[in-house]
Amino acid sequence: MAGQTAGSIRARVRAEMTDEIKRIARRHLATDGANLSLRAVARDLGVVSSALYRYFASRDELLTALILDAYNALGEASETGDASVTDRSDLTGRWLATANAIRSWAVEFPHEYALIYGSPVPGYVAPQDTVGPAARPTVVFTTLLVEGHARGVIKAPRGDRLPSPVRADVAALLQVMAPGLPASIMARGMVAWTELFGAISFELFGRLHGVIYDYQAWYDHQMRAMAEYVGLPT
Amino acid sequence: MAGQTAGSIRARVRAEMTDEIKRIARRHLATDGANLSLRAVARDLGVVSSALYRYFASRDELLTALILDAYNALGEASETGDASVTDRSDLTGRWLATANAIRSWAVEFPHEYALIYGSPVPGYVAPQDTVGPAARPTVVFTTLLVEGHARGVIKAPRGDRLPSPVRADVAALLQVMAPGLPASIMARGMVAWTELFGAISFELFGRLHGVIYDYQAWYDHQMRAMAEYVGLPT
DNA sequence: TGTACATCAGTGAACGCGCGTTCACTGATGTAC
DNA sequence: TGTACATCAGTGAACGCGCGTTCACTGATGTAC
Repeated sequence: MAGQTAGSIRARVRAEMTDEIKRIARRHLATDGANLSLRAVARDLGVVSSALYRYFASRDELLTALILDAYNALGEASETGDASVTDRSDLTGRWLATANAIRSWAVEFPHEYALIYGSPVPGYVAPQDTVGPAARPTVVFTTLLVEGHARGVIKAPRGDRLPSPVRADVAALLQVMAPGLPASIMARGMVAWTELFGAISFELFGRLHGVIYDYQAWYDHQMRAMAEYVGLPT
Repeated sequence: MAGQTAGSIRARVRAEMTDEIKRIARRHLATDGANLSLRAVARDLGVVSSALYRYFASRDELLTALILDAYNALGEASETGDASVTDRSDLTGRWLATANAIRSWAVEFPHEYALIYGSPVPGYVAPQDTVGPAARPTVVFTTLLVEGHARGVIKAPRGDRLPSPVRADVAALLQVMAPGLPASIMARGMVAWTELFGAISFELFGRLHGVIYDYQAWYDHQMRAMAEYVGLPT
């Protein structure tokens, strides 16, 4: 029992140290981007550079941890945003809350956003286990569409004819994520989703500099437009 | 006269050398991203690294040249795309041609696209003279909207109420780029524009990996959807 | 037209720096009897 | 409860490498008289 306690102390200290390394590394993303330096992190941590190898086997592994954390943080932000709307039948409200939560996270952590939604890091290949966390926001969104359709709030848009290769890709996706959802709704949803991340990237990557001054208002307007586009009530 | 000729020979050789340096540097974007190495470029060029300083005062200056070239190449692609439609009154066709030209360029030169539309390079500040070239594609697009409106092909969407901060930002932009164009049309245009670059970034930065297989078809579908969204005839 | 001088591209050595990773080590902390 | 041993975090030196930039230089090419 004393052993157990002692053992878990060691484990806790280790976890804290790991967190501290990641915290400092995250700070370095701002100045170095994805080519952050282990030695610089060690320096800030007040430790010799080789000490980091007790926690991460390589620079790439640390980078992967940061990427994973970023995906999960954004996933959690999306889920919390959606969950914050108490009237679960208010799907437009849930969409806006989710969209807003995503932007808020991105604005607060722009370099982590860039890490996962910006240009790929040259030479870096994401391991398989980023796939799940990366999908969390899209799961929230797809659930929204499914619920909206089930409740009859979203009607399948009329007159949307999907070209057959598009229909095939969308259908394959639906089979995995949302069987039963009409492809035309999903396709519109994907357009809205693309616009959402386009909007955030435009803002954070400086494409709107000197053009838009009230970013929040412009984003909100876009998200309302997208709500209407996917067939949510306004 | 012989002097003139000789002088222009020297100038021509110099220009060719400059182009060659940029060509090789562009190749290095693929492997090193924005933190390309002067020494590596010099090595590939078969020249000692300090020789490059006869052509570019610093690494940043070379990077700026690449960025400028990328902006201009994309600008030219947009303009050529638009100009390729002989029936100038076919605004939907011109929109689709322009959109396609932009994507084609991006797909052909993904690293240059990433350089100008991806995450900002940490520590790098774009000089003022990138502003003009950077705007070339948006000029093509805005002209499209203006012409469409003037010809009565695009009707101001009804029921679009812009929140006042959005209206203010859009109005200020219109004053510079397209006086007389209704703000509601411009706002929808900006949404479409955002979606366009969102779509390309999604594709090139790997967000659609394992989801979309026929990228061209999906993009084309999105651009048709956006044409409809801004009020172009389908 | 021929010669003296100026311009310019490219060289090679050097400066001072930073990097990721390995490895044998020390000393503290935890575990088993 | 006390002791012998195992685990583990962190050290410090080293490896072999790459980087941007400066500077005095050589030699070829162009210019002016």
